[in-house]
Amino acid sequence: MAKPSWQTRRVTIKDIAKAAAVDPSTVTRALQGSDRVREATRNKISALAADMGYVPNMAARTLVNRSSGLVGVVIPDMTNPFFADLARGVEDEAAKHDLRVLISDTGGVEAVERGAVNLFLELKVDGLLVPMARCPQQYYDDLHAAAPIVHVNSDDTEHTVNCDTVGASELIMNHLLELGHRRIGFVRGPAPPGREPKMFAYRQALESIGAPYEPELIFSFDGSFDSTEKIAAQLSALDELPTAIYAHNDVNAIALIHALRQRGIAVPDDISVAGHDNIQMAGCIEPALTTVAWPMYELGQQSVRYLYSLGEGKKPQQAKIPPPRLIVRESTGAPRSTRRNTASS
Amino acid sequence: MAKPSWQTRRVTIKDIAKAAAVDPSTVTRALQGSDRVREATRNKISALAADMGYVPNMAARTLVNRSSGLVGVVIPDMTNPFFADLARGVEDEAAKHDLRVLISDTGGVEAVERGAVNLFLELKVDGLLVPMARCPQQYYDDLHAAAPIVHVNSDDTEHTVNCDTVGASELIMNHLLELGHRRIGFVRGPAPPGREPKMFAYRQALESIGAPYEPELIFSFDGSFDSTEKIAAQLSALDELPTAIYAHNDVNAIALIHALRQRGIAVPDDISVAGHDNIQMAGCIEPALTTVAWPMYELGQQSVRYLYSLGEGKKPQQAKIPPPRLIVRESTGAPRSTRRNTASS
DNA sequence: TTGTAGGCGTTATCAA
DNA sequence: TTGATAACGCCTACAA
Repeated sequence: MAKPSWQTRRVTIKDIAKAAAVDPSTVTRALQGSDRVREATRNKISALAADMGYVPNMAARTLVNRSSGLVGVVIPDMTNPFFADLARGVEDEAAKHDLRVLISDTGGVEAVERGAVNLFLELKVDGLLVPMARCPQQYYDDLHAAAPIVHVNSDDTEHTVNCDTVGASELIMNHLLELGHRRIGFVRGPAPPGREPKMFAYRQALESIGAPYEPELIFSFDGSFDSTEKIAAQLSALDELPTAIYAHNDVNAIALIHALRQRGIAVPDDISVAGHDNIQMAGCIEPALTTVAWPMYELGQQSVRYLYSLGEGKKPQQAKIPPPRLIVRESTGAPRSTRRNTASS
Repeated sequence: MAKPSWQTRRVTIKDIAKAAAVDPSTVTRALQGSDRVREATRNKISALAADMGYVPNMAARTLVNRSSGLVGVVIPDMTNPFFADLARGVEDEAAKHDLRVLISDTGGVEAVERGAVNLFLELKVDGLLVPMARCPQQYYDDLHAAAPIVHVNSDDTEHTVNCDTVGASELIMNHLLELGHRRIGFVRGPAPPGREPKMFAYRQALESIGAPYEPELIFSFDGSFDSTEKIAAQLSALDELPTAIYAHNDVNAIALIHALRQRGIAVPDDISVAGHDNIQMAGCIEPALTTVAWPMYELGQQSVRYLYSLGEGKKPQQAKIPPPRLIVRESTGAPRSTRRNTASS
């Protein structure tokens, strides 16, 4: 057990009361800016509080208020700038509602996610945001009854704020199909079973053109650069390369392009690579990445609104989220065989 | 004032006590796994707690324990993967000490940083980590007396865990100098006045070769892509381009290389660009980025250790941090004029 | 092995 | 305009 305790004499409301020769309850009122306290008293108390370095004790306050004024965000991968956008949206919207935001990073590990959720529940957050949850839905179903949890990007749950996930993937797949690709690889990311909208769209797209589903063209990305490295290795070990790859996200795509280049495979000449998310780096690399823009910031905002109306007892209406947008850049082109017949940007 | 309250009947230790027909204090003991409670009782209580969906109230616990078991991390820019490494180091080390980690993102805005620090103080965190603080040192000096604050990368304070900041910049500058560069640009980042080790090393390096300090070769980066865009514009408006640029960090460098390319300026042919931090993307882009590796993960670990020994009342000894390493890749080369005389990698 | 009592810091509700 | 009081949920002596 940790028992670290800074050798500090914490100043409480009582200390201020003593110094000001008033009752603690008066200090409370003064500090809250209540008008039911003489101005002179209020000023004196504020000055004293500042002088003495008073810091409110949130624990005590939360205990009596039965609310912490906190919103927790469970981030699966801090390493991915994608989630920073979400966080910013959450923060901006939360500020409007006098809520403060706390973040916990799980590294995409299910057990850690559980821990983070638990921590926030113990903190009695007024709202808990879980984008791209790793835990199975069952886990959250049990919690939903008792806690203000809102998911982001989880079509299979009730309390969730979503963008059109399948639509986004269709954008990518159709783009690839239109370029003439027929044999397309797919990189799946970490997700609980049954929650893979990208995979769904991928398979549907293949079906739509009567192309076979080839399991060896399915790869797995766990968020780490190493895992991308592995994918490149698997790819280049294939008898025949697919002509295009739909990567799990931009981070994965960028690393993949690099890993392929190191193996002498050129993008998009030898193989097209499409990403997902449109992080800012995506436009900076060479070749610039074809991807789908995902309104993460807005999703962050909306999930706080959702949370808030939930707290007010209102039935939250499904928020308007801008649709995903296809961003065609340089990492995708026509496949080798049809290359000479098609203009590649 | 926000008053969102999920319509929840929160189960407390008392409820469990009632259900188990024991005293609340027994429940406490049972839940703590104390051996001073009959095993049968303990099991019954644990089962009950799980069934009833009991979630400990941290507020109450913190209040009585006078410690929250929390470590707060104030991140200046979640968008930069660099800080994710720090967070991971913190988390891993914190876990060893039974501490839980909470993160707050400030976007590099001083006022927001103040807010985040305040929030953590109110939460009565056992430790507060502030890497690359934006607030002036004075602000923290006042707090240090009362709160367990540890800085990361702030040479000018007492309670800080540092890498050799100046040394890292010297690595870059010497590399540039050795390549033959004499006219070098510098991108400064957001920092309180007086806390600019990179700038210090930059000027020293110039002095060492008797090169003049040219203010027009100093640019400012605020963390946003837009600001890098502006730098590129300023650069290309110059009568004569410097032959090299020492960018504030890798994010800045990567965006800068892109912005320059769009203006027809090639890296490293027309201008060399060096970064700082060695984020994973740095090796993925084209041209791969020359940079310094910065032991962020270790700094995270060490700052928690520092915090912990501080809490134990020990005088924390300055931790061993691996030195920064120069990573030479492709974004730097000999300057134009000397190009033909020098082998460029 | 279990129960009793008091208090952590703050606030809301009364009463003065 | 201010003071007294009880309560929030939990924990730690101490008593039984």
